[in-house]
Amino acid sequence: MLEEKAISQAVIRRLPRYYRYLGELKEQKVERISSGDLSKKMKVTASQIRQDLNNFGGFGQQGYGYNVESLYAEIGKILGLDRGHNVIIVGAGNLGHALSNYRDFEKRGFLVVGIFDNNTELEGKEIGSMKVQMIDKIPDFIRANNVEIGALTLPKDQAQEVAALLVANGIKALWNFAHTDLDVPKDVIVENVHLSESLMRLSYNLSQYQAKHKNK
Amino acid sequence: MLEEKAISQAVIRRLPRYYRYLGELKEQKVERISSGDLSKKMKVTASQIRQDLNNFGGFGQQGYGYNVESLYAEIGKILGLDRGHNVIIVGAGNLGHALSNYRDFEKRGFLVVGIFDNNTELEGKEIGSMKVQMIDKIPDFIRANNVEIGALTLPKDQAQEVAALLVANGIKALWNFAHTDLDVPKDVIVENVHLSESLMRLSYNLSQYQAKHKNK
DNA sequence: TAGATTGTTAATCGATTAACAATC
DNA sequence: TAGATTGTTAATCGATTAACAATC
Repeated sequence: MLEEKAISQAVIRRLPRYYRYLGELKEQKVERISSGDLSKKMKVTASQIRQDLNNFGGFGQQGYGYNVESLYAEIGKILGLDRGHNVIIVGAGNLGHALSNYRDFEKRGFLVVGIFDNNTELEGKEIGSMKVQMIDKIPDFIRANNVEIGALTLPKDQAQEVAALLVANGIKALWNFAHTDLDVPKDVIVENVHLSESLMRLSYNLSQYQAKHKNK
Repeated sequence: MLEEKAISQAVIRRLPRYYRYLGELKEQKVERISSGDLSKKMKVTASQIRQDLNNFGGFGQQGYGYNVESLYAEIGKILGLDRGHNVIIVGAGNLGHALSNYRDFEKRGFLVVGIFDNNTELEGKEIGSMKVQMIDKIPDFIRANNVEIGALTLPKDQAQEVAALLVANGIKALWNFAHTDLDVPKDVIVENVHLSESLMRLSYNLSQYQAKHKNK
């Protein structure tokens, strides 16, 4: 078997953004685009676009550029969006509720099939077309519904325990919204969304801006 | 005036995580910590920790390490968490609803003072202690309430227009949850939270993992 | 004092950009 | 064919890590 060289996370971070822009171009019926034109739209260098894409194959054609529709499809395949993924949400608070209703995710093949909590008061509560179930139902549910991804939208002191439960039952990817770093086996994928860290970066940049303008 | 050299965004991205770990140590009544011990906890190099912190000042002491409480306070100051920030949320859907109830933000000094939408059906609807207001009330509201930050939790086709409105009324920082890149003057801070891009990165890494294990 | 650990310089590594031959 | 634009190598830039003198 050929050993494929790993793609750097810097490249992977940019891929969804390419996908988004190509999707927009496709909607606008644009047939082809050069790395130069795309670079102007996206405010990155044309060189970076070509380098990034060539990690995965030569999708372009000299003198022509890239075919929008086929490049869009190719990146979708690379991102694993060409097939479905079943997701469960653990934590039926406001954020879990918001995620379970996010229609955009379905468009990309992510289907929320269950929502869980350990608060017995929420048991049976309807959220969209689902009912909140208790956490002890998770193991059977995962097996019965071919669940691949678990989204953790619960307080940080419960996150590690639930993560361990999900991993023990075969979940291979965690989308973690809890304000903590999960300790899981290294073959388990963890994608963190730490909203409070995002807000602190905003705060830092705002403070810098204000400090600079005070001195002027 | 001394020209301070800009700190790289790579460093700023890590600061909130240091802040989180130091907060935990502080809660555990840990008095001091060396870069070596912190590096083991956080799974980064001790060298990186010392380099990062020294961008802002010499907070440590040779032979001793760093005082947890004072370093925590210093990083808080750097991040601008030592004072309040008033926030409005534009978009009263599920996500706006979730953010407006996020108690963690208040702890850091971010106070949600208003929530807006352009759907007249939502006008006056109670969300926490607030009532949803129409978007045309925003200009007066910003001035009356000293609002610094706007969170955009609305569909992508409305985001640019609302961003322009906020900027025209003096908002200097946008926390953008819409799936689009905002075009604003360069002195306006934009912090993006693109959830669908996060999910795609998860999907990519999961696909890679599955492809690798299929071949074995 | 001796030991520990910082702050900081130097070395390494990796990512981005520039350049251009290949080629459609 | 001539012009455009890629794919890819080489050069540059910046970020991370290593090393160690300074010092508490």
